[in-house]
Amino acid sequence: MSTSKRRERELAERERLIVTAARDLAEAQGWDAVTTRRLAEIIEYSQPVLYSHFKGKDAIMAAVAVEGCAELAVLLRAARTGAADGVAALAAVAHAYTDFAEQRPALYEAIFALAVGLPFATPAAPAPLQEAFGELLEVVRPLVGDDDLGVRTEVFWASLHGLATLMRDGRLLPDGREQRLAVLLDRFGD
Amino acid sequence: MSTSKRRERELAERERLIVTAARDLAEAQGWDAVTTRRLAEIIEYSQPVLYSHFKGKDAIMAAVAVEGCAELAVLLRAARTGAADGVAALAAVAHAYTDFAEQRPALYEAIFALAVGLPFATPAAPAPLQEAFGELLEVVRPLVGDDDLGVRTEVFWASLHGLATLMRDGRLLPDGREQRLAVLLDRFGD
DNA sequence: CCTCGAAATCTAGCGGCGCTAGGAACGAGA
DNA sequence: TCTCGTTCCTAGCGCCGCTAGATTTCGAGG
Repeated sequence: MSTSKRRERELAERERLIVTAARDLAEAQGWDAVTTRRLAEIIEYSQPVLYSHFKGKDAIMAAVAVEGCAELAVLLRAARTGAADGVAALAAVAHAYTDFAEQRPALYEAIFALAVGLPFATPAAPAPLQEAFGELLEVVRPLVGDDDLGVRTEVFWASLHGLATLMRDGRLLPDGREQRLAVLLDRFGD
Repeated sequence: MSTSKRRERELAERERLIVTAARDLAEAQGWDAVTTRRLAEIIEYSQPVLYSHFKGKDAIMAAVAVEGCAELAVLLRAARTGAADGVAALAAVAHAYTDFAEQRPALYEAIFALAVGLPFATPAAPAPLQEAFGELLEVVRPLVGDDDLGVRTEVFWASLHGLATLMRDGRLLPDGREQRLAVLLDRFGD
């Protein structure tokens, strides 16, 4: 009776262990270093155990992505609500977004580059993804009104995403970070 | 004497064959389907022959990327020089860029997502990359002057890149393409 | 307390990957 | 014709994601 409860708890615990291990390993050595064999070794179980929790490696990465997205949403919300006015909020959110991408590159990659299977721009998208996008919507709304809101937010997001990825891959000059953000905010500041 | 010339020609031919095979296979079935074994089969040589032409699979992908970038540069130049004025040129280049990303997704991916080893924002970058970026510079220059030119161009490019990649991965609403470009051009149109 | 059956877990292995060592086949020059 | 360097292939290494089938574990019923 209560033993099954305990087992349930243990299973959930182990599942968290898997996700955390994948995330830590990815942050430390990149996603290429995240293999099912290494994950199995870290959690001290054999490889097939992973497959009783997740359908495959992609599902593990998706779980990391969703978890990371929830954290991103929190950061964005804090940036937005802590700002004095609409323009300041936009700047704060932009900085928070690019900081996140820079400081947790593997996490960012999991969310927005890998994990292509995740449903995104649909109602079926996991809640954390919708929350993160919702933060962007809310920071753009005061500057735009409700008419072009969706489109304007998508473009603003795309610009941030482009800056983050090109920067990460060394495609942009290493020193222009602040200037680029300033230009972007100037463009989208009303 | 002349036999060595012939061999040289044959080698160059085979190298082109490899790059073309990789490119075609990637466009047809995605980069995951491009394996050294399959490439060897297509060119009708054994696997190790590939390694006498390229240091590894990454180098083959980089060759595809450079080739694709040259084509992108041509398209961008045509778009830019065929436009009536500066704003029209910006619009034409933006459309050409996103069209390229949409119609040749594997090629675009090779240039801007994979092939991380390619030097980019340095003088050591391959000529085609500099040409493509140069086209962006030239289309932004008339609207900005020479002061913020570099930064403005990087941000414009990042926005296009963000739109292209988020769109490709299904992260944006499928129908808003034109509207998004219109918003972006409105933002960067002066 | 013992047995039994189901659930949990492991061992072993499949096919495929990028890449490379070592030997066979070939062709040019003596 | 023989030699020797180049070219190319066969075979295989260590790794990958994933899975089938044997084995162990452990609570439930007698």
